[in-house]
Amino acid sequence: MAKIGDVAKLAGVSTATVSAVINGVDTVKPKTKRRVLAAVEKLNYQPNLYARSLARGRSRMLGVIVSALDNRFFAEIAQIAETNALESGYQVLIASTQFSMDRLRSAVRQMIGMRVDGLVIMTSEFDPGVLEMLRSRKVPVVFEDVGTVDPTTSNMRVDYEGGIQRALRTLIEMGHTRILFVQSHLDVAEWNQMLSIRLRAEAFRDAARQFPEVEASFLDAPGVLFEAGQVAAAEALNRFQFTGVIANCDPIALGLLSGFRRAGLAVPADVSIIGFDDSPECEYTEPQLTSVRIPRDLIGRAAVETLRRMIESGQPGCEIRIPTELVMRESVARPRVREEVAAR
Amino acid sequence: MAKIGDVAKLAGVSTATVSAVINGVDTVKPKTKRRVLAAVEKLNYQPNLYARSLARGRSRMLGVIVSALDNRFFAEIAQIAETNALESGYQVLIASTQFSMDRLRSAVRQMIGMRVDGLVIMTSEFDPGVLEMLRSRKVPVVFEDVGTVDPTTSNMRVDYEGGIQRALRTLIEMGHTRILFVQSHLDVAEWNQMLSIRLRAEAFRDAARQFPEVEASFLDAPGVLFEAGQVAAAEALNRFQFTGVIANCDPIALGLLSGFRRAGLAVPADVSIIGFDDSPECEYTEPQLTSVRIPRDLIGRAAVETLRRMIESGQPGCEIRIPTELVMRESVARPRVREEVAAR
DNA sequence: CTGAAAGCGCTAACAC
DNA sequence: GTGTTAGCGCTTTCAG
Repeated sequence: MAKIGDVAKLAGVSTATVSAVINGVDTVKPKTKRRVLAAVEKLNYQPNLYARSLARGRSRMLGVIVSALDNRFFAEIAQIAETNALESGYQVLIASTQFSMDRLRSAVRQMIGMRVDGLVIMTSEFDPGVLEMLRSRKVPVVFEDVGTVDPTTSNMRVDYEGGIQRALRTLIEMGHTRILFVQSHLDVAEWNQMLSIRLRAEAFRDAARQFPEVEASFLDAPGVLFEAGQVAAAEALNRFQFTGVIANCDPIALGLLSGFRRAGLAVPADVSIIGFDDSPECEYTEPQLTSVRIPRDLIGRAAVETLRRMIESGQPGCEIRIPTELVMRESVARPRVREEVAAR
Repeated sequence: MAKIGDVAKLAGVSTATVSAVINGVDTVKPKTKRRVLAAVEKLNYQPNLYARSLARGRSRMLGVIVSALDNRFFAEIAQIAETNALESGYQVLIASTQFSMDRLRSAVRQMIGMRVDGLVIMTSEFDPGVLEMLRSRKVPVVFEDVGTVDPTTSNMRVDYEGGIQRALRTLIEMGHTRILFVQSHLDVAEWNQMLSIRLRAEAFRDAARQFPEVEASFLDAPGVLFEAGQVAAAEALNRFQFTGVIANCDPIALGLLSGFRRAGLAVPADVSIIGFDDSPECEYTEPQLTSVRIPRDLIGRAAVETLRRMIESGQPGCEIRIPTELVMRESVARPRVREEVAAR
């Protein structure tokens, strides 16, 4: 593979000149420049980025780590962050962890090894060791839903409380008095890592307390998938009385929808459903699913903007509040007859 | 940031010894090793990967370029390829192009600059210049649905023909005689690049020719999205007679489903629908959508396996045939009354 | 305006 | 077993 020396020789100049030309330093005589460019073209020269970054001592790269690329939520964030970073003149390194802490750690090591200028870590799982690793090296990082903020660490805090509260209030205002919250139940190890899921559950607890007139119940769904929701639907009908349900995440809500209908209930006539995340599937169902939207585009954008501010202006880490919003669709309505029909 | 020399000094050894230790070369006395490891720990040392790759002359990295990460199809392939490569001991560079040829080119340049050992390029768009760039540098590549195969270029060829044929035959066997194919219509520039979409359309043309008894019609949907399908549904009802329809891709099929129902038709009683891609949404709809499945996992896996064979055993490029399969769900049934009810 | 040369941090012979 | 040292390919002063 051609190297800078080859180009220099062919063009009859020194490597310094070639370097200047390919880096757009404008002190080279047009004629020389043309000769160099011709040589570059001729040899199909492509600079070795390792050598370059090593010499420069900087990478102008941003790292983006997410839990799973085949998950809408993370993928969209990664996508937007990538595009944004590219537009700001940074190259981007994307990695996924598949929810494995080992992979998280090794991805972070990789990124540190590549001397990224900053790092966006949007993962469900979390490892304090990683935080420490980054902090001690003063690598600017933006996390999501991790409590800490320090000079080199920012945190995006999604306003789950607000979203859940709006969902609950909406149901109440429509006349629902018996409301079920379906939480994802994960085994303890996972549970502790999936902060966002826990936050939503807690948010519901808190919100329910503000409305003593409603009868709130909780059901653990076995996981975070569609099937979990279907199973939960049956169980819910057995164990609870309710006309409205809020799900911890959309797949569960979708499963509930399917489960309730199988059980012969009409949605929203017999039971209203609100999901969480506003995934695209919400629009494809019959009825379309009302859901709390987390603005993924905003997250992706805010993440790299914050990072840039930390990198370029030395701004210390900060907390970025990400609002949520209730997207009304068709799965919510007034309960059929108040008090009389409890779902069943 | 600590460098290898610092570690060496602290441990009272030479850099060569430190290098041996961190690279697992087993010629270091256990005691020395421990000292080195302690120093590494103490200084929080993380090797500079640029320096390492530069010195080694190899990167042990694979690049994966897809059109869009926020698209199920590509994301899943990227995800599986990443996991696979990681398991085979390669680091992975993931980039997306957002369907832009400029971004494709610059991603490829980036990867070449990083001296990846091989490259997986799964994009809808394509640029012959990229092929040339890679070929002249002898970088092993696996493309998808690009005609060429040469010593350093492999190609995955998805069996659209088989899938379309099975879909068509299934409808025919059920008694459908008037069948509509809804193609995505893109403007010419894009069109030429979206090979896969064109291949599917051609496959339908060919398949239809094999069954002269069926009356096949074609409709161009304005794009590849849900809305395009909805619009197409209305237009289809105006312009054609049919009881079965095959869509070029799932979003369109989903849109058609929605559009037909709005128009008062029952699916599958009045009209049967078959989509293409078997995206997850197919299961969430009512009725669930029958669709032709492209095995994304197989693609991801086969891509890195092929790449490894090219890299590690110097195997020349080859064509990898990817089968497709019709996933029967609920959106297909016998037409209500043969000949009498044409959708309308 | 261009060239010579000193690194960037690490690896890998090759000595000892 | 361990140390010395010559690169890897590029950038970047500093002279000229």
